[in-house]
Amino acid sequence: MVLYDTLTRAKVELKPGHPDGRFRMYQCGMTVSGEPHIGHARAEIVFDTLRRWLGFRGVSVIHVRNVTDIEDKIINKANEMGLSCEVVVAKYDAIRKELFARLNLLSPTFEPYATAHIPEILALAQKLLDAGLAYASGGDVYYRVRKFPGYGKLSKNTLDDVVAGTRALAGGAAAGTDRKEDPLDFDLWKGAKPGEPSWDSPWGMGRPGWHIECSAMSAKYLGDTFDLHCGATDLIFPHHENEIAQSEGATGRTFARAWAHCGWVTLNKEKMAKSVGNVVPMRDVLDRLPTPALRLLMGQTHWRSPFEWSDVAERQAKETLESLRRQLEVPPTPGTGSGESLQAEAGKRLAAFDAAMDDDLSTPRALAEVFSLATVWGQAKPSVDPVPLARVRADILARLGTLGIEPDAPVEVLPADLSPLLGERAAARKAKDWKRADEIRVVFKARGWTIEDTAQGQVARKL
RNA sequence: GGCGGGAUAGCCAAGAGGCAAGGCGACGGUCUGCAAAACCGUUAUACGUCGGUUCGAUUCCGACUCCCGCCUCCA
Repeated sequence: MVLYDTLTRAKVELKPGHPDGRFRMYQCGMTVSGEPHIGHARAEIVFDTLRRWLGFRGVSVIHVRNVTDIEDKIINKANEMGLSCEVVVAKYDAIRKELFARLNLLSPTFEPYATAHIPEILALAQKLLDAGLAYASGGDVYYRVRKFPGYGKLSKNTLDDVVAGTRALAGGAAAGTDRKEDPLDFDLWKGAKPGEPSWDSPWGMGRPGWHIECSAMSAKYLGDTFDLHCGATDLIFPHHENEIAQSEGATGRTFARAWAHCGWVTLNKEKMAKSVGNVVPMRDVLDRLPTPALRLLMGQTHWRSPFEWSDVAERQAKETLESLRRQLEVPPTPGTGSGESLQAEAGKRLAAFDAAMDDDLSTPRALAEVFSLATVWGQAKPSVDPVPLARVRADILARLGTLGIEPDAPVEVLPADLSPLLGERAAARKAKDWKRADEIRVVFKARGWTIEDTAQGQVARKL
């Protein structure tokens, strides 16, 4: 398949570069300092879908997604809550795990934590010091950005652009540069202030800078060079730019062969971010929207486009899922048709689905094929033999599965006090007492249930 | 200031130099006691504005307008 690469600004062929044939991807995960929001969900869903699609295409994937468990935000949060960093991390990491599971995400092959890799981080910092690319200063260790010739190649900024940008911003990165040789330099290791979590190092007690964990851990689990580095577009600069400087500076080799950056979620066109105060918590969405509907909704926007979140979109996704689910319901009375034309028609659309996914993970186009596949299947289902019908249905479901969408509805149990009314209504209908039958339907409606009269009798459904 | 993204129907959202996907909604039909679901049909002479290239552009080029983002923590 082909995927848009930020580094070359072009679609590139995605294939394993390692001789063992396994595709190596590293995804920047979360800092566990707060409740995840729907923006985090989007990034997770995008890269989970990519991974599933590669798997569907027969590619074995080594997927590494880190967890940042030491960082300024965590320290701030701990101070704010009057708790230790350990407790804060444990709390929000548990929440993250719970919600990620509800997103129907595949577990990464490795999920490394920064604090469990201090030796690797220290070794990398030392290597950069030895190479003259870093320097120690007052208990901190900084990266000497001007010594790395490729700096800016990912974000397409020149060093002077960055400096100009920094100056253009009031305050900005110019603050707290007294220990740096150059305001551009970033920290590999930060000396600890009293009371902060810290680890021993050749430069005194301290903790890792934000960027270095990714360089250290990706190298450990994937090697110096790997196939794809993923994250949201706000990580391009400075995070990923700094990772390149660290890793390529240390090894002299290509770091990631390709870079995938997904678009973010917006609310009223503005980026969803805690600082803007416009976050939609992941938990709230998961509580009111079935996971397949959420993933369907996300899939209907291309992974690199901004995703505009809205209540309306949520509602529509719910309807779309429900409709899809019902279209794909197995018919109660089997037909006898050979299903040849169904299979021929479905084959074309399945191929179109695959082609769309192969072309820069174009899930909106792929889903459009799923919808027409569902229609074609729905047309055939009254007349076609169950065997070809089931075969095509399985093909459709397998494709949906690559988007993490399992459309089968959870079984909802009818409240005990309502079920006798169902019997009463059946009797009323038999007696053609339509008034009573409709009354019961009203009672159900008030409780959030509908009654549908089908060829097989009454079916109660949760609204 | 540097870099980047966006503007397509009532709403959401694809797309590509040559009949403008799909979803939701709406409307009509088949079915139904009535509904629902399913199925059938209708629903953008038109893709921010102005120019240019072209036989032909919404799709390429230029200018412009508006919105948004990164450059400071961010998925």
